[in-house]
Amino acid sequence: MAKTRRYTQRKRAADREETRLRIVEATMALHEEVGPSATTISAIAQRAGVQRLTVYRHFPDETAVFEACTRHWLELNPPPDPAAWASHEAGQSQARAALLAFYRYYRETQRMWRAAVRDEPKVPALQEPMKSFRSQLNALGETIGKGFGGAEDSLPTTTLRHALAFTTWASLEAQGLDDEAMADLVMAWLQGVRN
Amino acid sequence: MAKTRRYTQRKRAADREETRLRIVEATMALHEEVGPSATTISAIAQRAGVQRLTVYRHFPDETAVFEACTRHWLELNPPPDPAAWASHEAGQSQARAALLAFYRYYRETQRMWRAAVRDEPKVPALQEPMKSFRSQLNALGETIGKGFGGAEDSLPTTTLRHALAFTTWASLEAQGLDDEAMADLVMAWLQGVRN
DNA sequence: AGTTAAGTGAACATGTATGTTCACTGAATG
DNA sequence: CATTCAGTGAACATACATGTTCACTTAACT
Repeated sequence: MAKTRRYTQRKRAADREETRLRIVEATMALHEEVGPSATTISAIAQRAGVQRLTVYRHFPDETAVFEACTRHWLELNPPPDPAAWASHEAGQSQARAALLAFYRYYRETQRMWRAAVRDEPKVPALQEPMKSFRSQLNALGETIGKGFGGAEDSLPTTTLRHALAFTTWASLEAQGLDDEAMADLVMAWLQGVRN
Repeated sequence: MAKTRRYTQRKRAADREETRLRIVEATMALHEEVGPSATTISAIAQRAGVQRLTVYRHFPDETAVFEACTRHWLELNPPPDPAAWASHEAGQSQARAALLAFYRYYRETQRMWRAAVRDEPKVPALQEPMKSFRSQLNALGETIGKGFGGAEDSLPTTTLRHALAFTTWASLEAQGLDDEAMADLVMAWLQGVRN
């Protein structure tokens, strides 16, 4: 048994990390362009300028690449932080600020969101993060809804939960509304459910 | 050149028609269960109790089967007819009746709708009918919106168009609302945009 | 200078789908 | 009874994806 050689990697580890990053970023790009469900390992390798085998060296299977991709994408594109409106006093302006923040976020990141929402049922690696994002949204909807005097399942809370969903943004965007107009529209809805 | 024999098919034509129908219905079932994009000709054949070649005898390719499937499904599941509310006088009850009719329709046919909406981007054969359905919905939204004193892009019209979309029904359904509750909620929204 | 290991390029086995061809069966039809 | 043809069952070529193996190059490291 030979004496173990101390082998502290520096540049090699960095190179490896860089290759890994190229793979993850190629995956992100493909997820946006063709969607996760149509993103093959072959295509990832080609896009990253790497052999297919190299991808397998870094990730055991497609699911592992996808998970790394999701993590990395969320670091680059952090969603608005609900805590930011804990400071606002409850009510109109809090609600509008939250809606606007999410609508702007959805607009910036819409390509990935469309792909993710569309392929979620088919791509197990997407389901967990999407579910957790949705439950955060629902909690936020309830928090803000309380400012409108509603309980858990009150009309304001239901309206806010619906309004905060990406699919709602997409539906209103398809009608040509900009983010401000969407927020104003939802504020008007809240006006209606209040009475 | 032999004299052409008159050969008027009767039972054979009927049998052939029945086989075709079995294929179309197998396709419908698979579209609901796994979605159009995952529905293969092999699976259709198996489900219809028919050889794969037989499917090709009836339809040149997958697109042709899908088109026949869509047509047939729409005959079996006709969407609410907008003309039905032309008789109603414009206003609250007209709007609520229309919303409720679509929500009930969506609930009955939700499996197919979810599959269709999800796979639309990937399945060209779906795009044309979906587009045409949406434009009918938009027209209806505008018609009803006028009863609320709104022009083409008024808040009531925008709200109604959004409310009539399947994705909106799905979003509210996910919150546990029944169809009546949804219709009531949207009516409250309209109350808000009116002011 | 010798060792380590990331990445290469090619091959292989496997699976699944497409679309096409062919000889055959058997019931409807004239 | 002879003909027609929808459907059968099997084969074939093609394409593309997965996951694995192998010998090789080359640069980083001690």
